[in-house]
Amino acid sequence: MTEAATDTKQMIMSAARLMVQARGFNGLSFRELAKEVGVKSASIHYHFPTKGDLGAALARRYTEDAVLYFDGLLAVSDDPAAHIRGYTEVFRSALVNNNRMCLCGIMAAEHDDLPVEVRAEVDKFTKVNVKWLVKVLSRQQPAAQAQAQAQAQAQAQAQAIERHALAIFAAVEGAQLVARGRGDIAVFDQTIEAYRTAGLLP
Amino acid sequence: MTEAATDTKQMIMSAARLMVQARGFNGLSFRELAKEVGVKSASIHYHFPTKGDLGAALARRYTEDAVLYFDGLLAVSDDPAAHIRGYTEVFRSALVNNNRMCLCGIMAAEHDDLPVEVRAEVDKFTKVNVKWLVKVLSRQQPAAQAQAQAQAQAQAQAQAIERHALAIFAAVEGAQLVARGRGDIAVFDQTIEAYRTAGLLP
DNA sequence: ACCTGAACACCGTTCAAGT
DNA sequence: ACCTGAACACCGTTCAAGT
Repeated sequence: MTEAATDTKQMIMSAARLMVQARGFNGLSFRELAKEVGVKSASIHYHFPTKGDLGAALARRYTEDAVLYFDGLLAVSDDPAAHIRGYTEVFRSALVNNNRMCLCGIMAAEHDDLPVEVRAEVDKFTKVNVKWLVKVLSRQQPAAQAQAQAQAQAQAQAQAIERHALAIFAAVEGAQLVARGRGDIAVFDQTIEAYRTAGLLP
Repeated sequence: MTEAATDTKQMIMSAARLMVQARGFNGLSFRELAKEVGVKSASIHYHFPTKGDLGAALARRYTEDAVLYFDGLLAVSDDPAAHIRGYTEVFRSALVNNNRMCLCGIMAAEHDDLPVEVRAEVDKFTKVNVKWLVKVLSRQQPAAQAQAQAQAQAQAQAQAIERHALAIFAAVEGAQLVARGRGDIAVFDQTIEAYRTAGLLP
């Protein structure tokens, strides 16, 4: 039976994710984590040899879950405004969950102090977000119209969309960071609304 | 002579600020800091009894310097667009300085893991930024026009400006966070430009 | 007034030892 | 296969002792 073992590993990951979302990667303690799970800290190392291994595993799963959710949004609606509402909802729900942050958002702040394998996974999360936002923004532009454009113009358009996508991701992460500091979910909502009013969000 | 003593204290603060901007408050080590300054770690405690005292002192001075710089911008020009260019330049220059972050931006991510006295100073930085941005945005609106408005309308306008200011602060912090992750100053510039294009920045 | 060595309880990590 | 106690070099902090 590998069931109990798998359960322990899952329990470690669940507890660790919450701890990192609250206090950052540097704020995560193996001894404290072990106490929460009900094992000794040396046992954590059996499942995750180093703290970097654990951090990378957390970020990888977090990104996988995000991809599933994001793709689900695209399948359920054709409205870019609805897509973006679903998008910002992920970041909102982290705050609702005891004022926590996006796992990769908080780790991004620790970027230069992160083990390389964790940093690589955090960077992948950014890439996945931007890629999905590009898809959403591209749908706004009728495909036929884009194809009718001259090639140079189409490339300039693609670059503008890429930058717009990155700007949305950055702005939403920033909104979460500031709202978390205020400890007020209304600040997040108002900031997102201000982005919409300005025209940054569709 | 308190000169040598003052020098040591200043050297500690300078070195510590750079370390925190690069690796966060949790990533700051008294022993490493002491080595950099050329004293023993116990000596750091003479000038700053706890790590929280040092962190709070760093954030306080950082905010004071920011206020001086921001007010200088207002004195030198009447153009809100120029004010905002000067504003984003502070965050840009941190990135130029070895891919560092705004001291309070990186500490904001560690918010819930910060000693209370540090957290208080970090929150003050946000307040100072928003207050200044409100001033800049309010200047766009001719004062006479604002006074001519009905009181209820003027209040709604003030609230909209407050939220706009918070949105700008959040977006700029987010731009820095994401650009820092990419290790590319061009990402910061393009994101700020995308904010401007969208109409978030004047 | 300023600095230090030594001790304390913490941390991630390793490893021989247990089941 | 999974867990553990004990040891290691780190960490912030304290304090008696030095100048």
